Amino acid sequence: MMKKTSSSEKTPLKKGAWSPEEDRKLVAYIKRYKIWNWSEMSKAAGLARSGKSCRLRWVNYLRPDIKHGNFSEQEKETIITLHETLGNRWSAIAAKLPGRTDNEVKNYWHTHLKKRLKVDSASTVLGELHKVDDETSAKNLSESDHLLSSKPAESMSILKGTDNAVVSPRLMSSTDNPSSVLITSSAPTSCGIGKDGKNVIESIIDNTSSETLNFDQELQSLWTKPDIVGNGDFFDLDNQLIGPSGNPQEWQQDSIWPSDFYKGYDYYDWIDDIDKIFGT
DNA sequence: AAGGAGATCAACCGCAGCAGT
DNA sequence: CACTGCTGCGGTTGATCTCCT
Repeated sequence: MMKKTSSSEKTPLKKGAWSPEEDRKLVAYIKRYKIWNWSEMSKAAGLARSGKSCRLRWVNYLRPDIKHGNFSEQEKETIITLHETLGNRWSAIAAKLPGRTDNEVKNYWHTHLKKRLKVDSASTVLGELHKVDDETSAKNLSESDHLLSSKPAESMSILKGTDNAVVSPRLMSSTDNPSSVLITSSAPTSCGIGKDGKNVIESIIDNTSSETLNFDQELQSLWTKPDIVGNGDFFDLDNQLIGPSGNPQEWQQDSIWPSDFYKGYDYYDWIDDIDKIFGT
C-alpha cells in the first residue's frame, strides 16, 4: 500500500461539486485499497480534496449500497416514527433504513416530512382538509364512510391515538363525530385534527401522558385531562379497545390494520389522505 | 419567453468523541 | 493527563432545478 506520510506542498483543496473524474478516482482507489485514512487516501488517490470531503462523497453518494431514488411509504413512516422517539439523531434513523444516509434522511425530513407535523401552518393545513373533504364528500363518501359515521356518536367521542397521533382525516371529519379527541403518545410530539377541521394541534407532551383535546374550545386549554394510560391503543368512550396497540405502520406490517374500525378505509388510503393534507 | 420565488439536495462547517502518543 | 489527529454527526449553506406568474 502506497502510504504518503506527509506532504510539504500545500496544494489548495478543491471545494464544491464533485466531477465524474473525481468520483471515478475515489471509487477506483477504494475498490483497490479499501478505506484506511481519509486524508491520506485523498492524496494517494490524486484528489485535491480534504479527507472529510472524500468521506462525505463516498458515504453519501458513491458507496455501492446506497439506495437512490424516492422514499417509499414505508420509509416515510419509519422516519416519522423514529423521529418522534429519536429526535434529530439522523444517523440513528438512517441506520434503520438500509441504503439511506443520514444526510438523505435529514434532507428528506426538512423538505418533505417536517411540514406534515407543522403546527403553525394550521390554517393552510385545514384549508387543505376542507378541500379534501369537499372534493370527496359527494363522490368518495363510500359505503365504508357511511358505516363509519353510522357508529354511535358517543362511541367515537374519544380516540386514544397512536404514537404518530395523526388521526384519520376522514374519520375526524365525519359529521357524527363529537368534537374531542384524546391523544396518547409515547413520543414527544403529537398532532391531531379536529373533526370540524378547525384546529390542528401539535404539542409536546410527556412520554407517558395522554391528553384530551377539545376542538370546540379552540386552542385554549389544550390539555384538560392528563392521565396515565397505555400508549398507542384506540379506545371508545366506554374504554373498550377498538384498535390494536402500536403504530399504524406496525399494524400494516403485521396485517392488523383495524379494518373493522375503519370499515374498509385502507391503510394506504389513510396515508394518501395524510399526504394530501400535509402536502407531501 | 423571461424572471422571480420556492423547493431540493449535495456539500461544507463546526463541534464532540475517541484513540493514540 | 494533555495534546493531537481522525472520524462521525447535525446544522447550515448555496447551487441548481422547478414551478408559477
